[in-house]
Amino acid sequence: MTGNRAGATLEQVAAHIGVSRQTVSNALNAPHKLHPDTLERVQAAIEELGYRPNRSARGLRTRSSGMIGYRLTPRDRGVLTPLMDDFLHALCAAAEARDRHILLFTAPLGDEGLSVYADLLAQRAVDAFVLAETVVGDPRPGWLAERGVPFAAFGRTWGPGQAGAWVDVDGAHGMAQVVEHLHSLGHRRIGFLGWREGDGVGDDRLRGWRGSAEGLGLSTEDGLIVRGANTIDAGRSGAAVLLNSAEPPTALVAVSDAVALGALALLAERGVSGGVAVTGFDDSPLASATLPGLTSVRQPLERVAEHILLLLDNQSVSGSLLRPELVVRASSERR
Amino acid sequence: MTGNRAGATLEQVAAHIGVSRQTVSNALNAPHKLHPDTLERVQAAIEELGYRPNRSARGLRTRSSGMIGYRLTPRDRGVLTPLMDDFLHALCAAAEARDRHILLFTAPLGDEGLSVYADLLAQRAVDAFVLAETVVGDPRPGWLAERGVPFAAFGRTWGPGQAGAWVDVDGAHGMAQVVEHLHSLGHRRIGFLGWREGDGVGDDRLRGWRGSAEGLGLSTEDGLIVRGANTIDAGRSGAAVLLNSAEPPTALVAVSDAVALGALALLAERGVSGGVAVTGFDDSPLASATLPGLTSVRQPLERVAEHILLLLDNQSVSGSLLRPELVVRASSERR
DNA sequence: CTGAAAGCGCTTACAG
DNA sequence: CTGAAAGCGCTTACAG
Repeated sequence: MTGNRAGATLEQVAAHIGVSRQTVSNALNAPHKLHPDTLERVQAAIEELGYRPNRSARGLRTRSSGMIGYRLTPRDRGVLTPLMDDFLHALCAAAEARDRHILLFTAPLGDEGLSVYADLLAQRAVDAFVLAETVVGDPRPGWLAERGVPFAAFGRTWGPGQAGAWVDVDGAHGMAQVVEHLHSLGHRRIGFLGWREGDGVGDDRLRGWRGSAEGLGLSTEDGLIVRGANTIDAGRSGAAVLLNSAEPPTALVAVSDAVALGALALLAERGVSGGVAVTGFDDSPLASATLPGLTSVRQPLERVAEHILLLLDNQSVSGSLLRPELVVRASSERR
Repeated sequence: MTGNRAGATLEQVAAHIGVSRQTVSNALNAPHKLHPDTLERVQAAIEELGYRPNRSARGLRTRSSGMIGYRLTPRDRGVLTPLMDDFLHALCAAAEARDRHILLFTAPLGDEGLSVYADLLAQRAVDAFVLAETVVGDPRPGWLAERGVPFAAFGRTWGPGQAGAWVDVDGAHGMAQVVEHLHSLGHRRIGFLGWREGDGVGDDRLRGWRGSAEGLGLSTEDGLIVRGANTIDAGRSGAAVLLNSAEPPTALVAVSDAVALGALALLAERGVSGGVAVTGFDDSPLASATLPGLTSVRQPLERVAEHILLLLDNQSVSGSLLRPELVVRASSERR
């Protein structure tokens, strides 16, 4: 951290202690090849001069940039996905732990977007990609796999024959934890506020609710299910439908925090907050900001990011399904 | 976009049409130096071979990486700042328009974080930095300016003698638009739900409310102001304080969307939604997701990002203050 | 264990 | 307007 912007070069470090450039390079890349005394001298010189290998030079020589490409998803107004924010942070930290960095880019969805990936590759600006928010029919996994480009996806593509490595969170298991939690509190009629059919993540969570409810001998009849958009409004109106039914549930399991927030709002308006339990999913900032605090399911984003980096280096594992964690707050407790 | 991962080199393009490497390089970097016919031939070859200059090679030679460093802020749980998400997207797009990319990194706040900046610079991994969410006493602007590192900040540092270029949104002007809007709808007693004193942004917005209210002859007495955290809860309890006062306001101006949401929730609970106007600030996804839609002030993030990129290349401008835009929705309309 | 050499793919003065 | 040359800073076989 000397003031010089230019920065020392490997050559200068070598000259400083009278060894060859090769020796300094070895100290960095193959320390076992050096005599311990020499290694120590070199390391001291590196420290003293604040030397750091030039990324471009190293990249040119090794044919790798040390960069991992990540497409930033444009946010639709009105859609709440604070989760990807946290994931990006976790991914960034995981990359840094391996002396790599995230290169951000934007690209259209679908086939048109592929030229951006091709361009980044042609420039050798990135070594690999991390895919997030893959959709059904996403062309990217196949396209990258064909070209032998290392990549890993956060989220299964839910299509047949998925190409490439993925890491995902076991939404069904998360929902099962929620249902068991509510059951243990005495709830015997549990409604589900879901997304519209066709979303892999949403359908997986619904499966989890249904499977565990059935396993506990609870009803999963159609009248207990309302589906809609991933908005606060949809949660509010969905909750109204369930609570106005002939045999209303005593607990509302929402597919996401946004939907759960709508249900909480409705209960607050009706002044029946105390009677009906509500749960969300994702443990977004919203979950702990609201009153009562929202019981939710936390995605293990740090572990997801770690696994993704692992898969990038080791393409022999095809996928990992990680278990999320139930976070209990006041919204699920009967009062 | 031929299938070859290796990618063509400048040399191969040159050989393909029998010119020297220099000619191809000129076609890219100084096209005016070439005969139009030659230029066309080279461009055709570049297109045909899908040639893109190798970033590492170019970076090594030009001593610039084409990368702009951006520190990802770790999110505290319970704090809603969807805005930075959108800013990052705008920044990424603006960088791409200039054939540059964003390199993400994490770093601790304060002086300890500076070594991360030093490291990135020593590796020549980035050419410049974009600073966001600068805080009072932030060491980064001074540190970077001292070293002659190009940078620009989103947000004034609010301290004396700010180093380096900045772009910011005129929060006071945004608030003035809000107050004038409410005044034109007939409101004569307008409360303010703010953040605690000491936050540059929050204080600026309060100034805007006060200044325009006074200009319109409205009261700005202390009893019309409640300050607290940037949470939904704080908005809820703050709204309760104002509405329970002896002379309650007919409109609540919140310093942020999160705070406004709390106010809306309280009104919904009390069943008086129709009587009291509420406004937010930032026009976050929350603003349009809620019912009634939240009148808010939209930060011109695309223009902020454009200006920041401009300042990076032209350090002769010290700052730009951009005007935000009022977005009127149902929450501010008397019914 | 250490040192001299080649070369990654580009850009940019410099001659012609 | 075009071409041969040097060199950016590194890594990695290859001799010694």
